[in-house]
Amino acid sequence: MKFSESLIKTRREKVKEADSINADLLIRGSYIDQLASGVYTYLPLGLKTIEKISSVIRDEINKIQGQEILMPVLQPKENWQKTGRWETEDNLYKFTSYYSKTDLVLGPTHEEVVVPLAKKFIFSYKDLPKYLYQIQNKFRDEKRAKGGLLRGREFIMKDLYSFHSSKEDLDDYYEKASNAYKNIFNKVGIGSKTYKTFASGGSFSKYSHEFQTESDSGEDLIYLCKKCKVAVNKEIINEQSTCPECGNPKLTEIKAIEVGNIFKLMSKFSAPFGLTYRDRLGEDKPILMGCYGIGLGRLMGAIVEVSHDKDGLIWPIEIAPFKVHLINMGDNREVLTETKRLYEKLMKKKIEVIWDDRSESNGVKLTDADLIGIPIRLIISNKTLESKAIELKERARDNSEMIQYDNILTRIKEIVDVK
RNA sequence: CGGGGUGUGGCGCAGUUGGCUAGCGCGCCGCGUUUGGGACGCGGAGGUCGGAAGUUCGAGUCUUCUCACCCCGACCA
Repeated sequence: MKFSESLIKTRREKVKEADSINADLLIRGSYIDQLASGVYTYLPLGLKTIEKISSVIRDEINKIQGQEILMPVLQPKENWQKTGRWETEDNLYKFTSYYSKTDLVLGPTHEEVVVPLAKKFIFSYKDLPKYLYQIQNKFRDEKRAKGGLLRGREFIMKDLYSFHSSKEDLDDYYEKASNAYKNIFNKVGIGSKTYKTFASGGSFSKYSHEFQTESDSGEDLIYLCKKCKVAVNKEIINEQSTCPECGNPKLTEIKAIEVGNIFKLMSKFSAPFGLTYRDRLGEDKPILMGCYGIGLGRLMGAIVEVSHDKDGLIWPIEIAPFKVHLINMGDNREVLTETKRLYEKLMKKKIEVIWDDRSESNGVKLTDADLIGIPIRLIISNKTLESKAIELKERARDNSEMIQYDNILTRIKEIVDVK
C-alpha cells in the first residue's frame, strides 16, 4: 500500500472528544472515526487491525471445534419475551417495523437466536456437543458510552455458544475455552497483563470468569494474586476474599478492562425454548449451555491502552495492520529507485508493507510512522545508499540497525517469526 | 437516568460591557526553494457562528426552547 493512495490523514493535535488514550491515538492515526457517541467507523488501518484480531480469534476457536455462523442482527420480540428479557433488559434497542408493526430488537447478544436455531438441528445425544460462534456487530443502548473503543453502543463481538449433554462435558469444554482465550490474549500481545478473573456467576453457577487486562483506563476493579496471576472481581470480593487458586489472602487491587467473558449458562436459555435432547434410554433431557464472548473493538482498544508510548501506537506484530513501514527520505532519483525496488521486493514476498511515498518532510514521515505504530520501520536515504544498506528500526525498540540489501528479508522474517 | 460543561471553515482555538467586511494556528490549493525528527517564501480557497424562536436600530455575543458531543455518578461485552 502506498501512503499517498491510502485513506490516512494523521492529526497533529489531540482529539477534542477523545476521553482515552485509545480513542485519541486511534483517531489521530486514522484507524477509526467517531460518528456518534460510542459509534465508530473502522477506517482501512483500523479494519485491517480488526481483521488480524479476528483471525487470531478464529484460529483459536476453530481449534476447539467452534463452527462459525452468522446470525441476524434483527431479532423478533417474541423470542425476547420468551426469555423474559424483553422486559428486564434496559439497554435493548427496540423498534417497530413501519409496515408490519412488528416489534424488533437489534441484537445485543444471541441466545434468543442461537437456541431456537439449535432446536432445529440438535435432537439426540448423538448431535452433541455442538459449538457455534459468530463475529458480528452488537448493539447495546448504553447509558453512557466511554473510553473510545472500550464501551460503545455498537461494537464487534465474537460470541460462542456451546451445547452439552452433561455438566461434565460443559465443565470440560469451559476449561478448553478458557485456554483458548489465554492463547488469544497471548497472541495479541496482552497476555502478560491479562488475568483470568473470578466474577459473579448469576443464579446457575457459582462463578463465571472474566479476562481482565490491567490498565488505568479500565472500568473494573479486580483483586490480583501476584503468585497465581489470577484475580477476583470486586463484585464478589466479599464472598471470595482470598486467591481462589492458592488461598493467598494478600490480593492487590488494580483497575482492569474486561476483554473477555466465559459463562456457564446451564439451562437458563435452553429451558424457556424447550431445547432438549433424547438420551440413550429414550428420555428427553435439558441441553446445558455455555457462552463465551470477546469484544474485538474493546480488545483493540485495550491493546492500545497497554501498548503505546508518548509518540503513538506500538502494535504487536501479530495484529499490526502492516508489518513494515517503508520510508524514502528525500526524493532524489537514486533514493526513489531503491525504495521502489525494496517495496516491490517486499510485496512480492507477501510482506505487508506501507510505503510512505508522500513528498512530506522527513520529520513528518518519522512522526507519522511513530504514531501509526507499524512494528518494523525501514528507511532509505542518501545516507543508507552510501553504505548500501537499509535502516531498520523496530517501533518497540530505541535503537536501529543497518541491514545489507541481501539480508533484509531474512532479518524481517526473524523479527516476524520470533514474536 | 441525575448533576455539570462545550458547540465559531476539515482539525484545534480566540472573539472585550451586543456595533461596522467574524479572526488565529494547523491542514488544503498554486508557484518556487527545501528534506535524518512535525521546513520556508509568495499567492489563494474555505465559515454566517449546532438548530429554532425571540429581544434589539443592530446578535457569534442577551433570553427561551431544542439537538449533539464531552465529563462526574449509578448500570453494563
